[in-house]
Amino acid sequence: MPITETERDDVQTQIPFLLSRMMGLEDRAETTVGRMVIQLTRDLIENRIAAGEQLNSIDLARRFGLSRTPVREALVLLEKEGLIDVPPRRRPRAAWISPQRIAEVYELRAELYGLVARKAAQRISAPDLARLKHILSRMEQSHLLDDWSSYFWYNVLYHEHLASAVGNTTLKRSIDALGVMVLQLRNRNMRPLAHRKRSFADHARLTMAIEDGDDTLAAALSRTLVLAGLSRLKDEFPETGQ
Amino acid sequence: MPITETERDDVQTQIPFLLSRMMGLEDRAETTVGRMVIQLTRDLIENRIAAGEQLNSIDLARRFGLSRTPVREALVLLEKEGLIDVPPRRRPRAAWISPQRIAEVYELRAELYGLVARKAAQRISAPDLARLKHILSRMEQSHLLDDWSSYFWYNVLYHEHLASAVGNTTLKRSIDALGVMVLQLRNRNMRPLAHRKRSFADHARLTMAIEDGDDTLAAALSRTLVLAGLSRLKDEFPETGQ
DNA sequence: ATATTTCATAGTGTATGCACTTATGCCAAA
DNA sequence: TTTGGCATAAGTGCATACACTATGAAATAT
Repeated sequence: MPITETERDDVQTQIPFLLSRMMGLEDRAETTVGRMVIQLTRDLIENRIAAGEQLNSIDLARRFGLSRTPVREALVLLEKEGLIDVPPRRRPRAAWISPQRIAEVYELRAELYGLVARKAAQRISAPDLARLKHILSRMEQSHLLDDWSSYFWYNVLYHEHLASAVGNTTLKRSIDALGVMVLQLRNRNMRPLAHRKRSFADHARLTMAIEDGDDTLAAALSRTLVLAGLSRLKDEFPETGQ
Repeated sequence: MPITETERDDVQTQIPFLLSRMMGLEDRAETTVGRMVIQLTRDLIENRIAAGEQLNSIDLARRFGLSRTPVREALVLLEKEGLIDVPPRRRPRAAWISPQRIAEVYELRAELYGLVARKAAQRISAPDLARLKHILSRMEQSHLLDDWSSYFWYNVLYHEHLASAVGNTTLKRSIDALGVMVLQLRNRNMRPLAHRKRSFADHARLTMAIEDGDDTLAAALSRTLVLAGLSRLKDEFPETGQ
């Protein structure tokens, strides 16, 4: 059954909240600085600001209609998230992540996703599982419509929700921090149809494993899911370290 | 053999560098803001600023002989490290960590320390191992002298070095971020002689396991080490987690 | 041509000021 | 003696200003 326009746009409206949660900006979400951080994060993830590109506080202040003071605050926050580099006395640059570092992030994500999936399979609540299945169905719809952007964001939402569902704030924040650092790559990675196909199959099976309480399988699928992403990156950019 | 005054003070001089590395401030280490962050971090860890205490930017600016602008930047950095809370429009407060959260942090640290120890046992270099043993010997000296403060800092240094030695920056940054959040508790925890005694025995055995390349034992000891810390906290503050 | 120095321009780091919000202490009322 | 309300003090968030540093292009030397 085809989805309506409002449903298609649903995930778009959720993005700022999703990113706020992932970046620990819940409190600041309504502040000027918080909104600026979210907007710049989206620009970086969706590659409107390319890796390595210069970013100075004066232009940003003009762009957001603010002074440099709050802009600098936003830049500090973005640097702490690993999205930009701010060398002292030099102009900020959109971060460039080395292949080596990409591999490290993905491998640690695989480990932590494994932990989350294990715990989720052991003790997810019925409403959380229902919500997870709902997000999965949206992933399927986006996949069938070849809407890779929606698919990507629903995918991010799926994992963010799964991590919330296990009720361990610390584990969630650690995973989210790693996830945000490579969101731009995860985005690129969802474009080819074949990747989405496999991704969806894995998520569908993972959801079942969680529902069945099969923690070992859930953990293994989660790890595989992440490592598959890494190996696709390696195919696309062979220089991505071992 | 007794250690000299300079040797005793050695770890004290290293603290700012150690904290810089753990907080990802290497670049900013020489900046005004960086120094302020390190100083405030020490005040928080060593409990000169108590959990929940108010911290306003005007007093801090006076104290450091600066204006509020760089002070606010330092406060943003400290908030991102989880050391203070800065609610919008409200005064910053030294963070209070719930027992639940303490348990989460320790459990995740146990997991990640396990990973580090496993990798270290598999591929630590000879110079790194030598340095580790050196730090261990300093821990022993401090222990024998009943110098709990030095013992504590050498202990932190031991783990920081071990994490460096495996050559995974991402894993190290994740562990360090968690470690800094609970440094104040780790500090308290090293005061009772009995705790130091057990801690030293565990570290001595861990070092041997790493030297022997026994990755399974090294991982198990590392996890136990952290979880023992948690269980001591639970004894002292019975309200700490389930 | 290529490398080196010079210098104007652009950008950073910090201080200061001000409008607005939150905290505090006092007084009145129960 | 406590409670509620209000005036005042204290603090935050942002804008602006300015000294200092990096950057890049022209001018000079190789």
